[in-house]
Amino acid sequence: MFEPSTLKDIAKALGLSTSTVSRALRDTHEISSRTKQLVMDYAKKINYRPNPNALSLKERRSKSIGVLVSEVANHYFSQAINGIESIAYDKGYHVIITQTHESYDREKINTEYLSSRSVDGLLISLSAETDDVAHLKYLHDKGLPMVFFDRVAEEIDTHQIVANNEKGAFEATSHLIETGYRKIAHLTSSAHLSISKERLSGYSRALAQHNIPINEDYIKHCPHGGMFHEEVETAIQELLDMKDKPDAIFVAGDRLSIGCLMVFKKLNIKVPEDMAIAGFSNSDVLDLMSPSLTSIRQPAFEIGQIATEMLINLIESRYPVTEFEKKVLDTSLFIRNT
Amino acid sequence: MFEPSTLKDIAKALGLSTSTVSRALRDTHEISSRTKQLVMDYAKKINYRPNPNALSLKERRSKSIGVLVSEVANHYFSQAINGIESIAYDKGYHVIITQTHESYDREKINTEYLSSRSVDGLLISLSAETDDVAHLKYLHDKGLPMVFFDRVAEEIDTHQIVANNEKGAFEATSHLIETGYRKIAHLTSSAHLSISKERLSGYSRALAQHNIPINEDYIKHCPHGGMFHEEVETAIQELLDMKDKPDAIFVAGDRLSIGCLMVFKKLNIKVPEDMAIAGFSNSDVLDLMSPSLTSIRQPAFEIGQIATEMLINLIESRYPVTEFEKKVLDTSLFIRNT
DNA sequence: TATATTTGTGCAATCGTTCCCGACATACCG
DNA sequence: CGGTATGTCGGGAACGATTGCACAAATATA
Repeated sequence: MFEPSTLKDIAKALGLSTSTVSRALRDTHEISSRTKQLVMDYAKKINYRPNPNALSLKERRSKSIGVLVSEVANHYFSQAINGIESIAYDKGYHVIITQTHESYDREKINTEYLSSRSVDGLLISLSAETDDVAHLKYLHDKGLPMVFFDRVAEEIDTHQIVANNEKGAFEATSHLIETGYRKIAHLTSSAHLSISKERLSGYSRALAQHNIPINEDYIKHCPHGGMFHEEVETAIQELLDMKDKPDAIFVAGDRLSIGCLMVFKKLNIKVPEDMAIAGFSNSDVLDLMSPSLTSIRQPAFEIGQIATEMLINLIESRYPVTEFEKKVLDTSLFIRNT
Repeated sequence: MFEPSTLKDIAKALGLSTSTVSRALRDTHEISSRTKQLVMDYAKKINYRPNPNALSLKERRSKSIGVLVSEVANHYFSQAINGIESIAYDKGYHVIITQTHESYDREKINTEYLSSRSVDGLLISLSAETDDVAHLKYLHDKGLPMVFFDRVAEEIDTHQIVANNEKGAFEATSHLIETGYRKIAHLTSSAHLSISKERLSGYSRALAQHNIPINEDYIKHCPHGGMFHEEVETAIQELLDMKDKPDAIFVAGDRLSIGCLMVFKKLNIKVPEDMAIAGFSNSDVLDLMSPSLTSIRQPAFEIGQIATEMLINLIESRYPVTEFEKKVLDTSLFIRNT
């Protein structure tokens, strides 16, 4: 039905050969300016676009990069995606976004998919469930460029770009302590995730610095990153059922903050009177909460931009890159009503 | 660097021709089961994937569909995208998501991009700024299948799938009236958008049914759909500056609701004491607001699913389709704290 | 045994583009 | 006037996969 025009069409119409037309459009020096003009005018007239599939086949690259995130509804990721697109479009790359919904299986399927779509590189933030990165290591070993952001895999030797999770967690926890809370719980994502480890470490350091012993029972992991409402509800319930129950929670992510607030609302627990909250979040909507919760904001847009620049550098590098960089960006703490 | 294996590689390794290998993998009856097994085993071993560019070039289709939405951070759209992907993946199609950020220029650029990427079809929700759909009509006339959802273009004769905006708006406005409000303003997106018209119509009908005269000054349009904070702020300020200022607002969208609440928070206006709000929203986060606002929820996931089914039917139809359908799905009203 | 039929495989064209190579002109120099 | 530059252009192979056609070998039929 929909037949775009080709070089051959132009060549036939103008009585030239396809090679001449191709060269004219690429502005090669060996074509007379008269012919060039002729071809270019006609191409513009019929709105000629080179077939990207033919190009990809010939050039052996697709000028597109694949993105693996947990979900676009998460404001951290939607902002990161905006950063990714801003750079990618500039450099002539297309962006293919896939969502894992924190599922390891989906991550594998999406990885398969993207590599079969012959993307030139991958931007990856691991899913909460992912513990084994063999599927990515395989592709990396075969030479597919990839850059990790946010949730990184240490086993794979490549660029990483993350927020300073340890420091952000430290600041948020310190803030809770300085506001007067002592019994601070920590609700976080699955234990093997890099961000979970780093945030837990910042939380622990803040407690230690104030000589507050760490209560292991105060630390609750959600293996699916809060994608299942029950896991959040169970974790919160367990905290509330403790005889020495916490008076504040440091929450490690957006999805978890929302889940947490939902549970509190359901149980009619008031924030911050009954339970104070501070947490990682890039959602402007959460700021509307009254009283708003103190939040650590990550430079998501910038992280997306830098990751994309690094990836495109890898892709376009003429020789294999062996020196990799780990870039850490500072977070900012927004203190609200606490 | 990254060289995927090809049919030729398999053929060479097994001492066969590429055609035999191709046929063996496609499980044609004219290949001996012994050869088939041999080829399939080896293909699996080296993890062979057919080159999608070569396939697209040959088949003259890419098995991918393009999506045009305003932004993925909007929960309505992220849910719709989940619906789209659920169907598309099932039927072997890939989804390329592009964001317009409510900008007409970006919509044009993205449309260009998608058509040049030779997608097999388009799923479109118009941007707030878009008044002229010539760029889409051009492609539609050339035979590119497209389906509109949410914000539709009446000028283009194809399938449409939308929520019952008129009824939803009627119910929300009626609810405000029945709760006791009489001076109900309406904050909405740009005037030419289909959803704006329909929601305005429902709003008007509710007022008329309760014999409340329509005050044109109560109706505020945001030409950029609330993407610029100032347009929302100005609109709200104008409402507040009126001598007979409204006591309630019916808001036509998610982004606008958020913008609206931000302005109220800044001006220290309490909801619903100083100003009641009811509006279209698919955000679960807004539900956390205390007191929550009454919201009209659209079946976004389902809308995405149906739109995708319709599009794939168009794409795979053997003969040109001339009969088009307009599907209207009911919204649901969530009454909260008012 | 000779011919017809089935079965298994290879050749080559095709999709749209780029690019190496060679074919012409025209121009210039000795 | 013969030979070398130079400037323009066309022919054809290649990228990876599919597929109609041809053709060989194996089997069935007369």
